[in-house]
Amino acid sequence: MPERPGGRTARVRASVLRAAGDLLVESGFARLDLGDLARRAEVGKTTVYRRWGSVTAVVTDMLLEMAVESVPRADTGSLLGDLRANARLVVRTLTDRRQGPLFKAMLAAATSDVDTAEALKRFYATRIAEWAPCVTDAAARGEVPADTDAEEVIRAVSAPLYYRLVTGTGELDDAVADRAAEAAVAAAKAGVFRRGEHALD
Amino acid sequence: MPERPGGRTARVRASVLRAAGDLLVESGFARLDLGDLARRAEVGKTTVYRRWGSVTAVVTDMLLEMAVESVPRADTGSLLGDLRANARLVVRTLTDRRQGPLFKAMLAAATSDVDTAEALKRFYATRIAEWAPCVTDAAARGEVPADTDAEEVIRAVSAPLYYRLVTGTGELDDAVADRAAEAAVAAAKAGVFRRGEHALD
DNA sequence: TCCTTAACGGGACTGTGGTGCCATTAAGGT
DNA sequence: ACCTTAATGGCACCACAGTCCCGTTAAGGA
Repeated sequence: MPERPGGRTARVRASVLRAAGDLLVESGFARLDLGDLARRAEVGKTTVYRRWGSVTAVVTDMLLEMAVESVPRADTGSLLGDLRANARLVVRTLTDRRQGPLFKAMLAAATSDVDTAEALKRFYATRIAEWAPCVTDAAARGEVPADTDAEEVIRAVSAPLYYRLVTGTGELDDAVADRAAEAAVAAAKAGVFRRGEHALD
Repeated sequence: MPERPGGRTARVRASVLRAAGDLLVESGFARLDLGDLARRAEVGKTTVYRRWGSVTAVVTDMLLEMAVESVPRADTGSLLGDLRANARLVVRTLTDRRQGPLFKAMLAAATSDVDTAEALKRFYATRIAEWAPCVTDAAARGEVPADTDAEEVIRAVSAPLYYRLVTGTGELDDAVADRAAEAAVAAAKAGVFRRGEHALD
């Protein structure tokens, strides 16, 4: 029983995912209709319902697609420089005319579907792991304690930005990005993100 | 033309909002059907559609209801103590069997409806303002710079917790809460959250 | 090149989420 | 106590998202 993911099938998938992105940006997650999606992608309605079957499944597939393409981490020579680059990248992504609504849709989809939630978790785990070396390098340079939890630091940079995105409180610009990076560095240097038990000063 | 929000109307609203909470906890935001909601609340389907008209509108009304009841801030005598209390409260809320799914539903609803987003923003703005005095008091005690942005510090405490909630990366327990509080304090003491322009060290 | 069959597409169908209509109930003022 | 009318509830109705069926297309192996 031969598999056949090539040619037409791949073309259909690409067309549907691209159209889904367009519709999510235009109308948002809640108003995304699979009938519209099929028409927009110039693909049979039956095909969309058979291969994906639900809006969340389409979003999940988009996430798997996005997880493939990796974003190279920065290497400015200082932890603050690297994290600032990371924070600005995140802000640029979340405020991007196209990617912003896309990320919001994905977060929304993940709250109501376990498969999407799992895909989202993997996506972020991957992204975080890609940037963690910034912190381990900084630890090697002696900028932060050697037993600093690198991934925890990366999460600390993104956290204030996503908090603003989902709660709507506060702006989302480069100034906020810089502050997020500075806060993460200050906390890391103070030893807040050291692994395991440690006394508080 | 007399208004009449009392008696039966209020009873219907209370019944619907309570039922909505139950259904959101049981089935989640995406599967909430207004027909089911009406039956569960023992209220006419027409009434639900006339007064609210959409799932997001019901969620928005729940948010307005929740915004009324205020949560008293802590006053332990130290900034770290206060923020730790705040962080643990947030974690307890987000991991609560009932409130957790409720908050997820509200965040999801806010991404697809501007009215809900506005209500959510007001809700958090209120909560943040209630806890801001912890920081201004600490500034008065000299724990942090006098020109520290109090609300920014409070946001910094919640941010890592909400980041975990929406991305699914990492645990959500008291240890994380404590680290969030410690990180915010460390950054605040380092002057990261001072208002206006300031040089980086 | 040919053959098998996985995958797609069109069109008819249906279950149900959402609306319109109107009689009934009960706030709230006098 | 009575009257006005805002608000509710039941029922019939409708539009359309999602399913089914079946003929058609084109991967991919021999």
